[in-house]
Formats: sequence, structure tokens, C-alpha cells
Amino acid sequence: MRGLRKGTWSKEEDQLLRRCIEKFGEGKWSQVPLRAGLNRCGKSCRLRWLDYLRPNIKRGDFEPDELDLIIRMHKLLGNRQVRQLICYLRWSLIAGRLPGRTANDIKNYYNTHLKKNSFFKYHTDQEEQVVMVENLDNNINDHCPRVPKRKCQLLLDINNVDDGNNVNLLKMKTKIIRPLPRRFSRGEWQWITNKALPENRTDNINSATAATTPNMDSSKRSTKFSEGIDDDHRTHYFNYDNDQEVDEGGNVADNNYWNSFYLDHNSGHMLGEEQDPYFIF
DNA sequence: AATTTGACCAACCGCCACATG
DNA sequence: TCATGTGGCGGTTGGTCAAAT
Repeated sequence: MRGLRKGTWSKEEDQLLRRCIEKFGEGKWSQVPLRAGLNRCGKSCRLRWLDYLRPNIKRGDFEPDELDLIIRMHKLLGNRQVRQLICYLRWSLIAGRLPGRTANDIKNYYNTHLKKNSFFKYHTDQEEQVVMVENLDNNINDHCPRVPKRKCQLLLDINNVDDGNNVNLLKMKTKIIRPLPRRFSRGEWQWITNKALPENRTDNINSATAATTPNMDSSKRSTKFSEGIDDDHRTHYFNYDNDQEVDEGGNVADNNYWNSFYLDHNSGHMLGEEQDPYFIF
């Protein structure tokens, strides 16, 4: 369409968009420009809101735990056989595990810092649950003065936990990350695993799990699923320090059930005594 | 001081899946 | 069943700015 504004958003435009969303809520993006009085396309408004203006968006450098999760999940998703058929990396899936981070932010960070041709090379050690960070430039501080700010910061973080024995192969301390449970549709499950779901499973999460998950109070089960199955619901996450699920206020949730699950980083499956193929990642 | 280089990241683009009529 | 609209996603582009020359 002609005459629509493109490029960087002004403060005035941000304000108009913010007011519009506050008044009408998210969605119906094609109507947003008219409602907000913006000379932008709806798609542009949606992107601006979701990636920048939305409340609780976390900006700035990534924490070591966040980096760890990005690397692990990218490795996991990038190795899928089906990816050879269609190039499809799920940044949004990774973003769903990092409260406040957007898929675009993670994608940008990965493309500039973590790609193969980047400054560091990463290996994951399954047994020790650590990420090995290999410095590809032995003396980067001596003869590579133009190290960007972000990379300097990353190098500094890594050196802080280095045991000092090996300057080129460092271990970045990390903790086992327990991600949110996630529901996959029948089609998505088959896409990822290349295995058909048993016929007695349905796509209705409550009925399906009620039928197959033993030893769990039904009311508790229902609550957990309603909070955990949707990528857009990020109100619960795990406190890595003590492996307890906490809400946004830091209150410890009843997680007796989910504590019995953990992620197998090799297979991508949620494992536990009550293993359920619906819950991977 | 002026110019060049390169990192960063906001924003756009094109494609796809799904919903609706 | 098909056409159209809408939203969501990954890949890419281009503007900005700091550092190097």
C-alpha cells in the first residue's frame, strides 16, 4: 500500500500504539492503525508491540543461564532430521523458555554471537551439565583490540568462573534447566518425532493426560496444564537455585508433580517415572 | 579531524498455516 | 472446495554508532 510509513518508530508513534493496545487489547492488528491513528501497516504495529513495547520485556545482555539454554535448545532443535527438509528453527520456542526475551532478540543474539563463524565455539557436556566454551583466538586481548563490548562482557563472565588451568577451553558453570511443560498437537508431535501418536491419544490435553498420567490429583493436574501448555503463558517458571517452581511474585508453587520430570537434552524428551510423550522441552 | 570498518539490532519481507465465508 | 484475510515465524536488510585507521 502506498504512503505507509516505514522505518524506525518515533516516540509519538509508540505512545499512540501503546494507548491503542491498552484500550482495545492485543489482536485484530489490521484494525490497529485506524484505531491508533497510525500511518503504519498492521503487521508493523504487531511487530513493534510484541518485540519492543510489550510490558515485561527484558533487554540488555543475556545471563549465563540464558545463554546456556539458547545453546542447548538450538542444538537440540537444529539437529532434528526434519530440519533437513524444511529450514525451520524455532526461536519462538526458545523465547518461550526465557521470560521477557523475544524471539527476535534471541535470534539476533545468536546470529551475531553464537553462530559457527563466531568468536567462541561451544560444546555441551551432558554428564557434567556444563557448557564448554572454546576461545578460538588464543590471545584475543593482545592482538585483537577491536573486541566489541558485548564480546568483552561475555569473555569477562567466562573468565570469572574459569579454574585457571586452561585458558582456551573454559567451563561455564551452569545449572540444569527445567523448562515449562509444553503441549504438542498431534501433527506437531509427529513432525518432531517422526512417530505417530497412539490412537487412544487425543489433542485435548486434559482428557488425554487424565487418561494416561497416574498418581496425580485431577484438579491439580488441570491447573498445571492450563498454566503450562501455552507458549504465551509465562507466569510460571523454575527457580534454578532450588528447583522450585515460583510465580511472578516469587512464591513457591506446589510442584510435587513437575519435580518428577526433567529434560533429556539428547532426546529432547521430558523424562521421569511418569514419562509422558506429550511433554518434551 | 575525517574517513572507514564492523558490530549490533530494529524493522521489514516473504512464506506458511489456519480461520472464515 | 476454494478464495481471501490474518497472524506468526525465520531470514535478511539497512541504519546507527563506536572504534580503528
